[in-house]
Amino acid sequence: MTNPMSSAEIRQKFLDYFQSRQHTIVASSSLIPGNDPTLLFTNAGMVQFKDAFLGLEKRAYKRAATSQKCMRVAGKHNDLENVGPSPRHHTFFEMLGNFSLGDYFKQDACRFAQGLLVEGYGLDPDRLYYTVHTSDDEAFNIWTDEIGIDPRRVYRMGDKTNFWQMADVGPCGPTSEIHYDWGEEACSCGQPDCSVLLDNDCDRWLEIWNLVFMQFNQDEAGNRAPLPAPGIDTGMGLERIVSIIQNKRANYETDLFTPIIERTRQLLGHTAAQAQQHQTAYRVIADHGRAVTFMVGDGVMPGNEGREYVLRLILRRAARYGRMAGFTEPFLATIAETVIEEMGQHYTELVARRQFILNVIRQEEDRFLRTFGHGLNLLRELVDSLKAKGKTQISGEDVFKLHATYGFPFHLTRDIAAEEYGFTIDQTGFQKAMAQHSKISGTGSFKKIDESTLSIYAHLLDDLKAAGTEPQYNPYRSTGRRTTVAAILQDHQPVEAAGEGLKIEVVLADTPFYVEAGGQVSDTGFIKSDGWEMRVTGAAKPVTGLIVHTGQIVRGTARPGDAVAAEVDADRRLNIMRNHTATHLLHAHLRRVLGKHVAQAGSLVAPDRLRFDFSHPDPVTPEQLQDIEAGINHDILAAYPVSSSEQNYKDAVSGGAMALFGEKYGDVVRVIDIAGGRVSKELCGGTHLSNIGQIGFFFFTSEGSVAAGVRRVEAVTGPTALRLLQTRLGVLNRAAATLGVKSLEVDDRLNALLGQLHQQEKEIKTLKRKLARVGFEHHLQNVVQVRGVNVLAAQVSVDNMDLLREMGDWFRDKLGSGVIVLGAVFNDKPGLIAVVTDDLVKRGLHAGKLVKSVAKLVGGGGGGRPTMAQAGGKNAQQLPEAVAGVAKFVDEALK
RNA sequence: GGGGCUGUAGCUCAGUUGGGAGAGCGUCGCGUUCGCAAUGCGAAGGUCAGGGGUUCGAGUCCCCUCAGCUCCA
Repeated sequence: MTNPMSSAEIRQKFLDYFQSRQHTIVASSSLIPGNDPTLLFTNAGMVQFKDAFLGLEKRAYKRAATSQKCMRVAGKHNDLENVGPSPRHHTFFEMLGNFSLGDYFKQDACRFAQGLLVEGYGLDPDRLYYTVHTSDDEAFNIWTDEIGIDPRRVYRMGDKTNFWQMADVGPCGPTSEIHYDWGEEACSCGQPDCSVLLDNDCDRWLEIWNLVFMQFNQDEAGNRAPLPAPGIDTGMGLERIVSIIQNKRANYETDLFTPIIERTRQLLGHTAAQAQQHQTAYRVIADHGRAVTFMVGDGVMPGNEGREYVLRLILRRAARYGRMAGFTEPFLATIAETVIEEMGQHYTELVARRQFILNVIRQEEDRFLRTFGHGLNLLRELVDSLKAKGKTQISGEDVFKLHATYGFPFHLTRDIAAEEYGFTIDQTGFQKAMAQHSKISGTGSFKKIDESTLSIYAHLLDDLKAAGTEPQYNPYRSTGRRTTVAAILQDHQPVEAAGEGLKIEVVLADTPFYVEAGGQVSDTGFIKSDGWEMRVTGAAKPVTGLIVHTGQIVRGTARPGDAVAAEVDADRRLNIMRNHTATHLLHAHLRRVLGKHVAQAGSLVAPDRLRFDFSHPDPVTPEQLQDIEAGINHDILAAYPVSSSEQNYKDAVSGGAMALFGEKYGDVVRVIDIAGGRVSKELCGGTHLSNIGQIGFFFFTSEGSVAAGVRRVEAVTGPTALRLLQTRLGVLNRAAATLGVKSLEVDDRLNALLGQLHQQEKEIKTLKRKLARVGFEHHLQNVVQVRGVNVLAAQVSVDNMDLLREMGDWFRDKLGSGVIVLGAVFNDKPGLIAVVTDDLVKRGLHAGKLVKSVAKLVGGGGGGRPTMAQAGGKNAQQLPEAVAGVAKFVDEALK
């Protein structure tokens, strides 16, 4: 028997098969969906074609095939807790798919699938079963009559399994699935009539390929109309087809996972039998290791919300299982290394980002180990206090608190409590607390964009296209344009006229306004016609291909069809361009000074400032910032030219242009280079200067952190930088004049003055203490006897509470036994302290009670310990009277 | 989006009905030593995250803001 194909060969064969059938091989898109804010992760091959299927985006081909990176974490089909125990559940997986964008339909889709499975991969046709939708006679006939499948192997099934729709509104259609039969011995359901038709998750049947026939368009009312150009969307899980071809019942036994599992075993020094004992942990590590490597590779950073939280959750789950299997040191970066070695050949971004990926994973695992150590301490303290009460069970609330507040997972608490302390935990109490927490915090939800509003814009675009007036977008050519009004909307509804004062949205046939993208903010300006004028305060792109200008009519009445002049605020735009080109320079110099691991993680380009987030593990030192700033200004002085060109994406990237994380690029991209590419070369859709000399100046205004491993710098350029410089020089010059030194000597002079001030403060303190000492000697004569007790009550002149307390100490030391009450006035308010020596406390005296009684006389209150107390009040004039009353209070207390 | 926790010296953290801002490590100085390690003595270093309130008095109690951690969506 020959060796079965490797997973890499199986993936390649799929792509080759469709390439030879006129499909364009398209690279996998990022795990972060570029065009769908409702989606946390790319979860199917069709995600990157969604706009094309909706007719919002034009592609250069009608047939495509991909091997797509996918993540499924939360959802009805996939609970994270299943991953590991289950042989087939994954978070990260690869989806093979072929797509027809209005080209071939059911017939070819079925033929291609059958051909690849049987002839290409050599599967036994007798093990294949098929499903079609109950209503889909066409598909049924294709399988049986045209392809020759025994009709008994083709099942008709309902909407639940064989009808697909993207959303309540939009393309939808019947599907057809191909299932694989592992054979009777694999049956787990035990039903005598076991078959695909039962749809009961029996282990005997494995769904391998889902063919979606995009046939209808469903409207708001639920009516389905045939699509003018039906399409095909198919998906076959790579992990599943590999498991069949390599004849492994668990995906983890295929060569997609065995290198990772083997590496884990080596790191742990386990025998095969030991590894088998910890099978679940091994599988969790293998699955999650892949997931975190790819997620970080696509620019996701660990955090505490959204997809960033998912990354943290998965990474920590892997670290947790790793500890259970025996790891005591961080290990996930090593696992990631193996993943990169195994998958890097096809997914080259992993290799390109290798160091970054390993750094981020190592940091996050370290962070987890810290949290973990903290949790261990808390657990130990908890157990100690429970032991003292003679208990041997930890309450559900406490377990939950460890989980929800300190991130110490339930399973760890349970295992460690049992193994190390012999404690049990109240599991039902925990689950109750957990359910309560979900209920309380689940009231918030992800913001969802309004699908129905979006469809209005989509329809508007369709109408404009149908009328042959597809809006043009070219913000690069100039900042003014003679054009016409294509549509006017008010409250997202098209209108035929809009009068003065109204806030509206305007669509133009052609626009010079830049729409916010890549961090660069939208332009502002005016739209002017003979009879009316609109102030444009923003621009947006609600759907691909449609740009709306938002603002207010300041004069006249606007109507669709009017001839207008669109004018961008050119000064503002120029400043934006300064900041954008400067951002590219900044990126290049950050990489020069800090290293090649620096990658853009976010950016804001506004008229008055620029903000740049990038991956870097440590704070940027002042020296490094100075180096970067100097390099940038040096380049600006060299006045290098900037040029832009449109290129094919692949050519641009292979030519050395930097592409960014998570950005969705079309096939044709703009490349911005500075100094002919010697300084910088980046893919960018923004607007740029023609020469970097126009930037003028570049100065950092701040450096800081936004998330673990991500730094943020802010900077200014051009006129803003000039103003900043002038303001600061002004302050410096005034300070120098005040100090009477040259501006370069200001810091030395200030240090000297501060030193002097410090010296003098100490001296004053010493002198005040000496003065108080004189007062102390004087007041020693005023000690009186009350029922045989030394009592001293006096008003002294000190100006703070500390000295007053110190005087109290002196008296106590001197008298050995006695009661001291001292009062003083500072800040126009009376302050009091009372001291009672230990032996007199036993006789019933209490400094707190005493001082409280005295303080009442000055309109205040007080308290403290039995031996030492203090008080304050409002009426300084009454202080002598209050002090005089002390002897009486002591007398009463001693009765 | 919501719940819980945390924010005190450069770092790790104590701080008890509200009444002297602390420890350990680190830094600096002096001593023992040929030098290092080690060690003894001493010193510097704090807007107690920020703002407001209650109080005679707030690190401590209440409210708001910011930041970090954590869980749920």
